[in-house]
Amino acid sequence: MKLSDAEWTLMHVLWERSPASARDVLEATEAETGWAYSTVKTMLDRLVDKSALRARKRANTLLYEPAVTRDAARGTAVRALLEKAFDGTLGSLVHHMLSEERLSRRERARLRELLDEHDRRGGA
Amino acid sequence: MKLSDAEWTLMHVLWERSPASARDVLEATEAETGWAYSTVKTMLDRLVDKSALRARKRANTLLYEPAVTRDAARGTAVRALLEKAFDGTLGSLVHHMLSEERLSRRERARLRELLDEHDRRGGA
DNA sequence: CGCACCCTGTTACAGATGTAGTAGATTCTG
DNA sequence: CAGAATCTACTACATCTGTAACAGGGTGCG
Repeated sequence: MKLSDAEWTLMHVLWERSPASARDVLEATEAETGWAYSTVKTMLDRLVDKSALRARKRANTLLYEPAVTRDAARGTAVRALLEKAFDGTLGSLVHHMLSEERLSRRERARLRELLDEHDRRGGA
Repeated sequence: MKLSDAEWTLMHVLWERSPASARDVLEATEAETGWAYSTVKTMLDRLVDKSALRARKRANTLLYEPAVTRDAARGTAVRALLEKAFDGTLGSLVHHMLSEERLSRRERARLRELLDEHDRRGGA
């Protein structure tokens, strides 16, 4: 379930509002990408081949909708990044973010809040 | 400075010990990948084209060494992930990790330590 | 009903990636 | 020195990705 850069753009549209036709998706991405209708159509069909989307025919038009959740796709992407660029552990990514990505004090505070929340609602 | 999956494998070798010849790199990756010598050579040369590596000729052999640091490459990869799969902010990635990636209580504690440490050594 | 329009499905093509063979230059070794 | 072992440089080829044109079928408006 590896998605390419352009494919992520389309998936985000479908995660926001689905089912949607190729034209719907085109309209949602046109300003940002300038893609031709056929470009969008090709990519949508490739996503169906990959089973990232499902398509249903409604009259003569295909309506697309996600076959995977955004969180699942994100999880796959994060784990792929960990494998190729880090040592496979989330810890090393977190460490990198803290030492290299310059989280602001505000972001650190927010992170702590999230941690506290997760501690409260259990979880091993 | 976008690196492909296979390229990351080679870069990790060079970050560990450089300069190194194509054969050195082959030997370091052979067990894990089963690549042919010429495969490694091709990829190393492509990395030089991309300016991810530099090569110096020593006698009749090219010795390769990183032209970018591991942290810089990781930073590029993390930011690319944020752009394509998240909303561009580190916060949303952190949020994802906390809610989806099942950090253990132990990992959460470790993260808090890192946060405290970063608060202490300044940083906005 | 006919025409304009939209949709699908097919085909195309260049660049990146994964993977590797081969020719010719160079160097070690006996 | 001659042969073996190495190296580099070039070439090759399938697949994936980004991008799109085009042909032919369905459909709604006048």
